[in-house]
Amino acid sequence: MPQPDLQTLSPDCESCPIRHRAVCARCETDELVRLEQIKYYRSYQAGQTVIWSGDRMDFVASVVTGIATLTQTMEDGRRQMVGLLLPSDFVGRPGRQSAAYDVTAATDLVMCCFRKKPFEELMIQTPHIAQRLLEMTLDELDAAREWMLLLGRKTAREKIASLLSIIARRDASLKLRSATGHVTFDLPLTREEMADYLGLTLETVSRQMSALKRDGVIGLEGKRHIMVPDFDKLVEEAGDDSDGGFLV
Amino acid sequence: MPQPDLQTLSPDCESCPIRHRAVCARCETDELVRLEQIKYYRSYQAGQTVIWSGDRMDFVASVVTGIATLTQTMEDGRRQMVGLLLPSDFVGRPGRQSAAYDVTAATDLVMCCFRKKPFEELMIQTPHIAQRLLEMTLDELDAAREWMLLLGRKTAREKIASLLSIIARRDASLKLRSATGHVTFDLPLTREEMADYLGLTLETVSRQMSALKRDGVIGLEGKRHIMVPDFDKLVEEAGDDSDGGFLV
DNA sequence: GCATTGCTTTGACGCAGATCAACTGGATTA
DNA sequence: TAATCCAGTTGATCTGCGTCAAAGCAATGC
Repeated sequence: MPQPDLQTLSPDCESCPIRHRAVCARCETDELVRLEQIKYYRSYQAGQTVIWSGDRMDFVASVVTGIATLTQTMEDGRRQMVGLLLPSDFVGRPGRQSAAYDVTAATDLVMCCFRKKPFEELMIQTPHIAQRLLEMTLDELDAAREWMLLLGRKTAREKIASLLSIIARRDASLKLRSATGHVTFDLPLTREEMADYLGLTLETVSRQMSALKRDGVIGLEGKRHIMVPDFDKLVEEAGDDSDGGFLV
Repeated sequence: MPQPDLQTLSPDCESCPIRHRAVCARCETDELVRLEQIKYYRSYQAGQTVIWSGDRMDFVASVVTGIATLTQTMEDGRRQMVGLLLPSDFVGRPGRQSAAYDVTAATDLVMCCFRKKPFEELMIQTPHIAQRLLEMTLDELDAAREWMLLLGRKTAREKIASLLSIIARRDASLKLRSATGHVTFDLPLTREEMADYLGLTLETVSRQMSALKRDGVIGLEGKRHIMVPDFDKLVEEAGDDSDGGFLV
């Protein structure tokens, strides 16, 4: 079982890839030093469970690389993803002792963890951390509400198109368009995970993916690699209030 | 057009009904004085729009009495409620200049408003406000995620039962059970608003309400007054992981 | 090479909830 | 006393998505 290589990650916050987007974004150098004292890295393989809902959770963490999911499960097994955690996103709630959701590594994952107690103390002393956490939480709340519109009112096709454009948009801010101007990316989720995200069954996801391909909205290469010839077309299929994004 | 009587509300924070649950909950007396300087009350009648999505919003506010809703609308008119604001809940986002959602008074409504600029300045100087706001935002995020499970995975009947138990539970923390031990409350929402909340049509809401009545899970007196003979039964119908609540 | 395993696709069919439409009952107005 | 209005109810019908079932396909192991 190969583990993501922790050695390639410098323990030095200043050179951390999420230095300017995570909870620590606003910290001054001296504040970073204190964070550095209570932090440690953990890595997980794709598919591994980071924590189970209800379990004791004595750390909070930032996603450094990879993608994690937050899911809720009903007694009879119905599952709904309630959060998709990308690099720099924060996991855990200060002041709460047990996890409220299942956290799972969707891809290989590295997290920067802080022991909860010291983190909470540090948060009281360092407004920069609390300020940034508030900002991030408000962003997450906005995302959750957009997602509610998707779950409550969009058709299966719109749901798929929405998910694809969200992932494409995010990737675009990291990677870039191909030379041809096409948007291109890899799906980090299985069909089942997509279904859990979208409140659908995996069969419906598969059918709608095929339909979007048939209609030329997307191209598929293998199961996971997506090409988008006309991004505006995809956004239109998503049924969103046009504009929406900041894809340059 | 009768307006809720602003005069009955003392401008004195210390005697405010939401003093210990709103953003100001943790404030010391001297901090309250500063808040008092930038606050003003506004009232709205049931049905009135507080603010439209996209509009400039130069205040933030707490709900003092009544209920407000947050809704998102798609171009073709599909609507989804994304937030239900009860007394002490906070509206608006510091650092954002335009409203992200339509805010509507579901009942007659009184809000305690703060001009945004001074509030933001005060927030920087008074960690107690930011701390409380973070806590409240995290609670809202949890509520949004529970709602996502409802929207994505629950049946119409479960959705209705969930909504009723949420309202009953909240009312129970304010009012109390009737002498007979039955839970009793008034619906603050129309069938259409319930539908917007639950991602259903109003016809389906109506049918499921009738079904729950027929099956003895709830009693209806008029359209809005609900009696719950067996609260556990209602919770069971909601499909929630049993426990869930703190109804004493 | 062949079997196994995990993920995905596709087909046939059924049903929960949407849609369209008629109607009820209480409140308000004339 | 009726006329209008509005929220809600109920019925008939339609349909998008779920369910159940069978294959396809790439990766892995023997």
